[in-house]
Amino acid sequence: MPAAKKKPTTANASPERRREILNIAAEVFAAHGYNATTVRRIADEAGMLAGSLYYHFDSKESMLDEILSSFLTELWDGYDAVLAARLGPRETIEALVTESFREIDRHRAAVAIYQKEARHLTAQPRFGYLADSQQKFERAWLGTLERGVADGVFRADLDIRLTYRFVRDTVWVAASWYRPGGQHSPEEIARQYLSMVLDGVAVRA
Amino acid sequence: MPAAKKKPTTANASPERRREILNIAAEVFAAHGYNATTVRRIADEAGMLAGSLYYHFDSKESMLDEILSSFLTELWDGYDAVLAARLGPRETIEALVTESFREIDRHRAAVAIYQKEARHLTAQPRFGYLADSQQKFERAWLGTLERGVADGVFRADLDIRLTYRFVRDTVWVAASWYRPGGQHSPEEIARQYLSMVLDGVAVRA
Amino acid sequence: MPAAKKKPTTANASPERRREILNIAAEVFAAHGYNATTVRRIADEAGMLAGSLYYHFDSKESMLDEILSSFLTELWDGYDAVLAARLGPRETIEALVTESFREIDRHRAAVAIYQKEARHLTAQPRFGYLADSQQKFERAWLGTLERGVADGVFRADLDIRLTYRFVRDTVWVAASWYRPGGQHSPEEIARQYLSMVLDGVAVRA
Amino acid sequence: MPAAKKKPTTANASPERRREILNIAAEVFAAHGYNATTVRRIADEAGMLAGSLYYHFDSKESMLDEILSSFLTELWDGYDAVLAARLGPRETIEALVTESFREIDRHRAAVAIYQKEARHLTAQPRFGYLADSQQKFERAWLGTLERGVADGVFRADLDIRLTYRFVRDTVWVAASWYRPGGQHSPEEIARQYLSMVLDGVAVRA
DNA sequence: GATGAATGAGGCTTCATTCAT
DNA sequence: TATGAATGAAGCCTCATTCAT
Repeated sequence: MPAAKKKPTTANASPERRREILNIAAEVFAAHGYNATTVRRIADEAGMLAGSLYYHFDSKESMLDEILSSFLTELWDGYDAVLAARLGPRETIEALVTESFREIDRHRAAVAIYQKEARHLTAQPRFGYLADSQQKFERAWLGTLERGVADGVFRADLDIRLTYRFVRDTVWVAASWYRPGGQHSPEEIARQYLSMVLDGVAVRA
Repeated sequence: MPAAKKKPTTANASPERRREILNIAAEVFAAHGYNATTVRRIADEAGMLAGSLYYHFDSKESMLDEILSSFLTELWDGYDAVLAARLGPRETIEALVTESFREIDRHRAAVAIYQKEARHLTAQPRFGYLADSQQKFERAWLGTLERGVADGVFRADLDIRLTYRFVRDTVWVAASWYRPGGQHSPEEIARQYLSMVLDGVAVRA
Repeated sequence: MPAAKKKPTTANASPERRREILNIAAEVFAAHGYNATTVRRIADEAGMLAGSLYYHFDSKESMLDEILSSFLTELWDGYDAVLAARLGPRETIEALVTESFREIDRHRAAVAIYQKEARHLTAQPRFGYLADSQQKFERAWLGTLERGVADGVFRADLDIRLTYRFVRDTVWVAASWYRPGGQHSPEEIARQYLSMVLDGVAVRA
Repeated sequence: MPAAKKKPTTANASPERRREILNIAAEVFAAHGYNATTVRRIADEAGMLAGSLYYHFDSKESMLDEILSSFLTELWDGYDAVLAARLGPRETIEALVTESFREIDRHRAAVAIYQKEARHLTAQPRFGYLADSQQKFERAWLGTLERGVADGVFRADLDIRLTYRFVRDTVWVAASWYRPGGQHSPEEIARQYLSMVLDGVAVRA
């Protein structure tokens, strides 16, 4: 039986080990940047030799790919659930922000990598899904904000795209300083952020 | 200022050409990341060969150094002027934010580089001034916020460090999407940002 | 036969499986070249993992060795029988050519490998028998040709070594395009080749 | 002046040095095979470090490419001249064979490489021109042979494709043993080969 | 007999940098 | 001021091979 000639991608290696290594890689990518991270550094931290990584993965890039795509998959699971609930605009924003901080809590490294690398990765076909996600992301947030303006719950005197960027960045940059297990839970951080974003930091006259 | 640790050769090159090249380098660093940028790419874009850059600069790192340090110098010129004015906390915040957007307008590339690379550069002695600046920065903003809370103009129910990070990040990430010459002037952007940060995006009940 | 220089493990594997694998290996070596062939490719094609080959063989090189040496053994069985018959020079040449095409028919892959790799293998002690065979080969053919010239059945006006190379190459390169089971049997091809070599392709005046 | 952004391919390095290196590379490829040849080996023989080769060439493969394509270019210059002369079939064959030996004399290494590597290179798009050349080659030779059979100057009782392969291989394998500067000039070797191919090695009855 | 996971050597390539001209 | 040619270190990746299970 000539073995069905299926390309034996490295994908069939034990999933646990893969995950372990990916977590390590994500941590190092996040700390030092993708380009500045050597494959040997990852291997060192995983307790193996650089070449051995290639038993589990096709390339350094494919590790990055898997880190980012599996993060985005989970992110959209969460977002889609929120959007499917068809809440009011304010409640949707609240739920999205909360969900975002939860994702930052669970995928801190992936989010940090995403922040730093997404822009130039988008150019490569392999990472085309980043652009897709970004577009979907924009539609979800911008749409909700527009709905809120129409409903009179969000201010109409602001440039809506500016508001979108403000809210978006405000949430995601948090990954650059957030440390899981710190004094604030993701939900608590979300609450405070929402309070600032929605009501401002100034005391009302 | 510790005197000439490198060959003085690089000093007598015409300052204009240096600036030109630095601007080009900053643009490329910002677009592709410092590590991913080759010295050859910079040279190409400057219309010379890679080796020729070394007539003007000691090293790739020294270009980065000069880009970041000259940006920070200008930034602190602006900030120090604001702080010296001893305005009230709200007015100080407003002035700092406005000044920040002006810097983003003038040094977009440098700011973007700073965002992406500061964290790991801080570890190197050569870039120690980044940490110094960051500390000074934190004192200025955090102090102003604390003063504002004490004066009753800023909300007291928020974690003050969270607020600090919120305001700080919110402003600076703008460099990632800001394009000079767009439809909003830096001052206009500052006004809208301040409006969101201070009063929130929600319509008041 | 110098006794067991390697682990005897590889000896007790079933001879049929060995043969199967060797045939596969020979096919791949012939198609892509020895160096360009990975042990994993062979294993894939044999429906096993690369490491598993080492139950059957000591090394990639030992596969090559076995392929070539068993081919040469069979070749010399045939040639020796021909030479032992002590035919006239023309009949000897005819018999050798015919025998050669039969070997090409049965060991196409091995012959192709031999063509491509013999030259540099000869340098390695392990493949010393290649040089021996080559020498023996030359003596047999060149001797027969010389005998033919002496007997007046082959032309005397040609450089005899050139003639030797001409006849030799002419036969063996056929392995590069010959496909067993094609429209011509090895004997038929031999007949036509002999006709060309002995009588030329031009119509006689 | 932003330097016209022409991709500065490595092709602009001084042509003499390139040729020198290519000749060395061809020699090594021919002796050890393309795959078995390390880039370092080539560099060693050229008196430089491996990395330095990349100032002159894009890759190891591009050296191979340039070696083969420039050989084929010259070959076709010669062949086309012969074919353009519209000689009779026998004279055309004689001229082609003579031209071939001249090419072997001048491009021995390239021819040897071609012999060994052409088959698997043809699969790669980059080397598509090998297949083109092969086809053109076949048309030229086969066509001439067919014309000769029709004109009654070549034997009609032979399988014409077999004859084609016989003549073709017979000539080109010579590259495997030919050494320029030996006792026979290319023209002399051509004369003897033609004599054997056309009239056979047997003495006429 | 075979798998899964690794080793370790070595290969190709990139790139910051140097230096004579 | 800049070029052309090179250096040398380091990076990613491949692959034959090993070995416990």
